[in-house]
Amino acid sequence: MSGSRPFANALELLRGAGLRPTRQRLALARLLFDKGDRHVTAEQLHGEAVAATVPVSLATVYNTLHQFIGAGLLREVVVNPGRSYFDTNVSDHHHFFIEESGKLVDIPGGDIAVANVPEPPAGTAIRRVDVIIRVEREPV
Amino acid sequence: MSGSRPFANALELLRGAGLRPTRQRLALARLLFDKGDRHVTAEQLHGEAVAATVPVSLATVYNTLHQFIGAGLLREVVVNPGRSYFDTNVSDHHHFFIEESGKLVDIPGGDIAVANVPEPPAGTAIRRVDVIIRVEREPV
DNA sequence: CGGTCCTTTAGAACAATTCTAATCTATTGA
DNA sequence: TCAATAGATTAGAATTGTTCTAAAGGACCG
Repeated sequence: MSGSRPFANALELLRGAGLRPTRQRLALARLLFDKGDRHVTAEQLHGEAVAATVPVSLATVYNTLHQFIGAGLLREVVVNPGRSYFDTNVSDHHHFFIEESGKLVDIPGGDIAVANVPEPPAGTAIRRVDVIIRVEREPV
Repeated sequence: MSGSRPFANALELLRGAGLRPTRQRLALARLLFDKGDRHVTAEQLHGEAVAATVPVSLATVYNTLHQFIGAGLLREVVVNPGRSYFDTNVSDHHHFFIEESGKLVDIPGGDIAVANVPEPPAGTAIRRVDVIIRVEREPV
């Protein structure tokens, strides 16, 4: 067997999500999921696709990212106003955010514990708990 | 009455922050700090100022908000790409975020505990831990 | 008061994202 | 296999939130 990834190939993954396996979606899926856990911006991913000579517009990159989110294949991480990160790791986990470089680093879900979460406001239910640990270059 | 606020009036607060007490800054400080803890966007605050017939431009609202953050009077909360919230509560606490309405609700710092925070990446130090609990309208 | 430096301003510029309407393509079923 | 159709992609415009710019205004010190 081959690794823990549930979908060995992009085609199967798209089928499972009910998305037509177009050339663009296949290429984006491979870029996203073939190299382990990643945090990318739309611009970055578009750049990678273009570099790989896959003809794809930025609009399609955004469309695809949102469809992948809808299908549960991707998660959006909000750390900065005015820029979204897309995380290929959809398991329970949190993040370090390194402000200087704009980089995200995973914290495995088991490593961290959020205790005494109070009752959510009346009429609402918890959808997700996000923990962002903002770090800065250590002062010498 | 005096209440618990350390700065009874906007003038003193600005002086303490080393900011010239201009008409705009005084008015914005009052709008922000005279009604208890608030979460506002720049647009909202600008709207309130205009409604109160304080002549102030949106650029000045942004400038002022950032100066207040620099002075530790305000905190920025990032929950949504493309929109910043400014929180007048700078004590240790976290937030519920109600997605449908875009509203933030404070969770007092003592109520919640983040345990087993792992070592930050090499060369970095923790600046802040943000916990955002995203909630949605409860399915009936 | 006058000079200096800080503030404010309108509007332009900018960056990320979404929208639009036209074109293209995967799929389906004859 | 092919045509019809529903869905996908596209370039470029539009939108949104925020920052910048250069000029005019205001606070403060002497």
